[in-house]
Amino acid sequence: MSQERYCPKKIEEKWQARWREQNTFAVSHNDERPKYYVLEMFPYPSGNIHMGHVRNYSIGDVVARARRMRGFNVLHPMGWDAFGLPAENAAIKNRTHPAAWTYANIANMRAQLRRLGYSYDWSREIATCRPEYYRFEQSFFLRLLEKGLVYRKKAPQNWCPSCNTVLANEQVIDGLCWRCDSRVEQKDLTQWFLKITAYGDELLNDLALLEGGWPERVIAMQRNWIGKSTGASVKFALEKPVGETLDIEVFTTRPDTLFGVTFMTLAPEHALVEPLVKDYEKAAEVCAFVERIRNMDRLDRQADTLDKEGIFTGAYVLHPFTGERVPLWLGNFVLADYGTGAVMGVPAHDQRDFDFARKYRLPVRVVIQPEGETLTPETMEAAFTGQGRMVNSGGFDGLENVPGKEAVAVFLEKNRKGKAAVQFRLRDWNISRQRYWGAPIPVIYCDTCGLVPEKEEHLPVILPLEVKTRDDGRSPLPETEAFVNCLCPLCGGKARRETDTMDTFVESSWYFARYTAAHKTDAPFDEEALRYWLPVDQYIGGVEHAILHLLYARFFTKALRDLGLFPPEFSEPFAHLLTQGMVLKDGGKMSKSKGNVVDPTEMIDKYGADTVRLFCLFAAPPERDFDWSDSGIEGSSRFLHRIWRLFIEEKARILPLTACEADGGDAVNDDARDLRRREHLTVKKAGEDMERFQFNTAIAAVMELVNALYLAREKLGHSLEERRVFSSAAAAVLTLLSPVTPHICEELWEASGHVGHLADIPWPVWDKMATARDMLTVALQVNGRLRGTLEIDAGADKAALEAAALADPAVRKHTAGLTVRRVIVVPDKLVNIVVG
RNA sequence: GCCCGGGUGGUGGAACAGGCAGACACAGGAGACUUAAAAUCUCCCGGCUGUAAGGCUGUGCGGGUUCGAGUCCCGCCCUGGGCACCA
Repeated sequence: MSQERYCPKKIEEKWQARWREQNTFAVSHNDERPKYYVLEMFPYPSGNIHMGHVRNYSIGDVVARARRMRGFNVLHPMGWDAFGLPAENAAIKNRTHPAAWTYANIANMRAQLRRLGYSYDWSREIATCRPEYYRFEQSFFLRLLEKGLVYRKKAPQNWCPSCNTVLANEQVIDGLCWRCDSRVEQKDLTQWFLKITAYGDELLNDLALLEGGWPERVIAMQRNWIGKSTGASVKFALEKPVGETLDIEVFTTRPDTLFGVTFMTLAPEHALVEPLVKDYEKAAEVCAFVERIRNMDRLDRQADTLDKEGIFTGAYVLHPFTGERVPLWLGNFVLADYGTGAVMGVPAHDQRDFDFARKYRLPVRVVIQPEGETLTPETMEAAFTGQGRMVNSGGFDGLENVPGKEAVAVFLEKNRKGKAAVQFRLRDWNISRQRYWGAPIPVIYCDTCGLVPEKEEHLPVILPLEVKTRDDGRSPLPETEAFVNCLCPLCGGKARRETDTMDTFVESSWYFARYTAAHKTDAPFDEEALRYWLPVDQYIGGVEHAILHLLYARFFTKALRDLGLFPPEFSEPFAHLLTQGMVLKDGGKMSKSKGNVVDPTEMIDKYGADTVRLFCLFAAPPERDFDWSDSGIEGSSRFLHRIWRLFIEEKARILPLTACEADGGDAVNDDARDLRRREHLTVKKAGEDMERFQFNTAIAAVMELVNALYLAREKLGHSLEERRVFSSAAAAVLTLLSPVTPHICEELWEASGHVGHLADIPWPVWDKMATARDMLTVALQVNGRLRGTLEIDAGADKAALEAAALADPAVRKHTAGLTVRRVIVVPDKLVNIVVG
């Protein structure tokens, strides 16, 4: 023993140095052992590790280390999501360069992670801001462009005025920027899009593959976000065609109510509005309405308190089946960017249409009648949206409305008035960012040839580091002549480069695959390595990425597969997902402004990394939020000191045994047998709990074993047999706890006389025989109420249990004078006597 | 409105397949050791009642199923999250 007092700093430095020198956690392809890929979401190098990181990475490390001990070939890499806006903002503030700031932060945070003793294979470290990384991303972009999965389009976009850039739909949370909480505006811009909608169906259907592996709520959130609706598209002919346009198409989920249409509503932004009302005598009024709605704040307009408002356009469309004239209205509730921006109005069977019809005195026509009731338009107080039979619906009368949906869709198609259709809420992913610190989009604009993709062999298009950073946050790229001016790859003439960069979520959409061949230079991946390592077996990160990153990475996996870059059978990147909860302080999120930040490095200085890791895992189950407690971490520290003292004080007794090594020979007395039984039960419980990610109860089980060891050292003698039992149980404590608190466990392992790393010891195997008891405590109930307990031989048969229970004095007190009606015996558990 | 969670002591949380509710900790209380403090050790710790043994009660609320319910079923309440005038 090198020291008598537990001094975390010293031993943590020692073991971190050893793991590093001996490359303990470096991993390579090995067909002799099953592979296991455990990955935590990589951090943005913001400057310092926070407690959320510690929790996330400590969970991952326990999984990685425990799996490694169980014989898996474990890939556990770490890297940096290094592009992004904070670097630019910090650079402006601190008069430095985003690259300098980022690399300095990476160095600092890497050192902080090393101090926590995580079992990363650091040789695979990546940083997404390096050209060696993003060059492949540019290559993907070109290949997706070629495949038509990237396109450029001018459309109203989410613009964050504070970040000076556009945002994808997924990055707008409640109308606010996901990063800075500024109110997002709409701005017409020409942007690059990834066609994630082409994978809408697959992204939705493949969620089924993730069931059991992903938390249900994450699956539900993705399903909601994709938002698939099934129904039909229907064409309503314009009474007076507008130029080439002969009809207006609508999407409906209720084709069975088609005969109940009494009006149609267009979004005020609909392209046909202007030409439609041109000759209408009240055109000015309509235009004023459109103008008013257009100028409304998008958030206000989407609020559910908004009054439904509309105005008649003077125009009519014709019902596809009846030919009836249907008045064409504008409505403030119709969204221009969902469906076709036009909705058929069925007031009898849609609440919103009902309210609208009542307000503007439009007719209500019932076309679905519920069983045992007759709806009349005059007396209805709300729309009827339930099931029933179709009426007033021509040839469909009498049909149940549910099969009616399909019947109408078929009929529509036959008559070329529409067809069965689906609609998604999911929008294509806008990846253009008007910022500097990102991967350049590799396209060129030539005056002669137009838009020209950069040539693959010219990649990477390097983000120039020599730029004049601007104080207003705007990208300096458009003014960086050396970057912008280039030659057209087609004609060789003068041309300009695209100056937008890619959304940083593009980098994080494929990094997990890059780790499998992190240093390959001629290709992004190595096929053999991909096939060996992917998918990620266990992914761990915050639930805030339930939609954002996790949806993009799923999409990217499918897209890369279709580009032939991933094997064809790959469709999902993360087989199992654990979403860990937040670390709170005083019930709220830690933040500088609130002054409630708990700094991990301070905690490591004070208690040591093992204590910090232990507390993060012990405080709560991983998926739940937990409130940081200053006295709680004291308790974790106390526990480690207690283990340390046990090994110091019992040094003379402890032999270099491994867990579960002592046998239960005849020489062993009852106390020793009892300790051995507890040891095996703890190995069982802690092992099972860790596999289920119930680290808190696994640790609690080890705590119980430590308590048992403290008691046992009083009771047990110093015979070789007793020393062996004691040593085996002590070894179990170190082995079971080593994934959680590796440094102290390694140190005490070594101090116990072992040679080699505890990390290389196989996970112990418990023996069922060792857990058996001679005597059991059985609960005694009378009418389901606990009245006593009974010590009885294990394996006593039902009759013996019943007899013993009936004879028990505590039981007799409650059965006296009553008739025993029934006796329920659960062997080894309880006896319940039913009296009455 | 639709879809997911959650509700257990003073606190964090246990109870894995319906079988002794509150493991393991934190906080608190009492004691031991100590000149003293820290550290450590021992004991107590849901509520009501009782000198005690014990009794009654208790897992958001109300019902139900069962010999037996924190756990299963029905109906509510509260709460966190996602989606939402989505046609």
